[in-house]
Amino acid sequence: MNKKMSSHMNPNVSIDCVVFGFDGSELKVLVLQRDLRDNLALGDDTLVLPGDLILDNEDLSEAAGRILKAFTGLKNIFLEQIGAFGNPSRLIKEKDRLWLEAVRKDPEARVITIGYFALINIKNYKIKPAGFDKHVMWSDYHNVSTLGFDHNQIVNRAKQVLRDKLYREPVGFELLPRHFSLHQLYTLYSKIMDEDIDRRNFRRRMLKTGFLKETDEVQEGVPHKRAKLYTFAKKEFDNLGANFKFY
Amino acid sequence: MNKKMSSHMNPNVSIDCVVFGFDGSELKVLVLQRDLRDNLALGDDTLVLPGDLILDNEDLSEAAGRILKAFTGLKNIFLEQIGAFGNPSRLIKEKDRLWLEAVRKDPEARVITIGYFALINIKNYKIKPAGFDKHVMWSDYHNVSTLGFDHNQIVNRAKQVLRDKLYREPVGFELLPRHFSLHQLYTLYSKIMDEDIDRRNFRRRMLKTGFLKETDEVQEGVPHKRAKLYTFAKKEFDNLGANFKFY
DNA sequence: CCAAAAGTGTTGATGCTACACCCATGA
DNA sequence: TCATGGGTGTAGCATCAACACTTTTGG
Repeated sequence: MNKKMSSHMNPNVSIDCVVFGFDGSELKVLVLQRDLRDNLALGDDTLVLPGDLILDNEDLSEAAGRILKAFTGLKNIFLEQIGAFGNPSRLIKEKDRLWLEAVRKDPEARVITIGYFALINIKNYKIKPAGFDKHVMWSDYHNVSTLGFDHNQIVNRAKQVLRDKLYREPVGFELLPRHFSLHQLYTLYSKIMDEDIDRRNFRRRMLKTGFLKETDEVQEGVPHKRAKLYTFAKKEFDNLGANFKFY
Repeated sequence: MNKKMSSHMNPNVSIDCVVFGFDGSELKVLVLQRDLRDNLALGDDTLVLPGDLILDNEDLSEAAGRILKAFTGLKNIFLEQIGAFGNPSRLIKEKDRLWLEAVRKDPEARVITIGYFALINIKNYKIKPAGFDKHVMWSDYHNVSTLGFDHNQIVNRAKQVLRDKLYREPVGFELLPRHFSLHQLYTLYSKIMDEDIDRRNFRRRMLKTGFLKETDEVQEGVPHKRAKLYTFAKKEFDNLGANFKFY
């Protein structure tokens, strides 16, 4: 992250990660405060996505995993590429330039960034970003803060990709705890799609897929009827080729 | 393309284009013979996708357009990014290394490539690659030749993206002449999807979209009943927001 | 007893699939 | 006259959207 460690970094290619998190009722996007991460005192309170230049010997997805590990402490989580962002003017904003000059070995370099999106459930894991915890935070999914560089554009593409995938691949379960209620699943779909879905029809369709297995657990301590908890039958799903639609 | 011209090239980022073409009955992929393109005599008959390093001041899609123009003479054609390919070992094959050493200013550099796919109709345009015409050729869509670098992987991703888009966006028309018969459209869909589609149902669905306008032309010189020709109502489509499915 | 979510079925409309025959043309 | 694709309709089936009330629990 600082000049000393940059020796094997490729000056022209970076990775930025859009991390979506769900806490059971709200969808969030992980952002961090730039200057504090690097212990600078630029008076720069700009928020950005977690990202870094790639190392010259690592694969793109490997680099994305490394970055995610560094900022969240998590590994082995869902991660997928959403494309390259290479507008030549993506780095020219004043604050962005100051930051680059302070941090990068070659601050003038043209940088193309490869976007990734990741999915985690906030409850299951505890985010422990090594040393920076106060400066890593969740931004509201439907109202993401203004970010540095072209990072809002990257977030928008990630949202688009997430929406497109939701009904064709079982990505939703990555955002939920292993055992979840149909209500949580419903809330998640509604938030991602940003539209009202009929609750009963949703429930029927989901159960009809055959990939939700009842557990013998129920919700505890809720001031209303306890919901059965389900789990996603990942193995069964993987065995059936993915000619499948989640709706 | 040669060392003299590389002064403003970024050594770490390239573009490769998968150009799909349709001649009314067959789907093709554009490939070229590597050594001849650069007038080398390496005894290298490897086929590759059209591609090049990017210039440091150009946008990614601009670079893709430049490359396409150079190899086909065409501009303003459908072009869309399919993602970044950055496996660190994507350049290590023996023949690929020899070629890089002969052509690149910095042949050892780690190169990440951004894949694009393009759609053209072979009949409407005449491909006139400046100077290299004999070495630019069409490879069969369902049986693409073995290519250098990781280009077969890029082609496979492009095919996947094309299939995914075909029913949600009106990309098919990019591959057809402005006036086309329903039979051509049908053939095209069948080839891209690689499956049998019911001819009557296909016809009905397409017409029901309301975006196919009858022209007053018919086929000429065919040994059977002449088909009406249709045209895609692009303006009408663009005016309706793209909440639309082409099936 | 109140608030909040859980759970549960039916009906009408729409859309999809499957399927076969005659027509026009050029060779 | 033959080969080739052009053009046409329907019936049964499956799927989807729309819709409201009772139950359980904690506070």
